[in-house]
Amino acid sequence: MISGLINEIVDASWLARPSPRVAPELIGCTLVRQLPNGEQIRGMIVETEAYETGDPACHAYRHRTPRNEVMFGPAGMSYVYLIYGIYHCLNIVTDLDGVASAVLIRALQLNPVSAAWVSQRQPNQKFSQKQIDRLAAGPGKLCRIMEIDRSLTGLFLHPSQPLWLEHRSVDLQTAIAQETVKLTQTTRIGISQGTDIPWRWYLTHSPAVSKA
DNA sequence: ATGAAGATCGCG
DNA sequence: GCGATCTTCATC
Repeated sequence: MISGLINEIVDASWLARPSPRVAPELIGCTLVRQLPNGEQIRGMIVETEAYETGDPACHAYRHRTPRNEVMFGPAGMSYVYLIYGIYHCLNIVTDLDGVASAVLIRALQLNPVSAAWVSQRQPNQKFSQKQIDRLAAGPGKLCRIMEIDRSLTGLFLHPSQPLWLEHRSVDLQTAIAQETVKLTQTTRIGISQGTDIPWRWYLTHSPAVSKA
């Protein structure tokens, strides 16, 4: 079937579950960024972390604030914040409306066409395959590559928007189900509280993961 | 008002 | 290991 060749769009209802359930299932999905000039940058998600209400590392642990407001809203929205005054980080809001939770997108394996396009933006610079693999290996790096900043927070992830998600290919879904391809589950990184909660997942052996 | 810390990254 | 760089939030 023709339709079988095209990955399905991730919709809000699929994301309306607890973030620790959604986070591992987002591994292998594709994040698509449509730039204002129409250019698309596509990357497969290879690393995620879940954050939830009741979790001391979650931005919404204490109160509802202007920054974390969108995390309390319905699933399927973006939550983008600035960290260390320099980098942006992208989250996907999950769970029911009123429940603060989200999945941090920590690393992408760029699609080859996108990787070529991104590396050609820096003229006079030659990239090894290893460098290409690591172009989006980190939450701050992937936002820089995809030109994601706080102006993109609170938007509904959908192909009519500058950002959306597509499900795993059938082949990858099969490989993960049969454990030909595996996921690693471990503790989250870069935080000082909730360090023992194992809510980080990544594609085992992927060269594009931020930290193996 | 003021200050401390932060879901990072690249350099040495 | 450290610094860059600036927003956010808690406290004064």
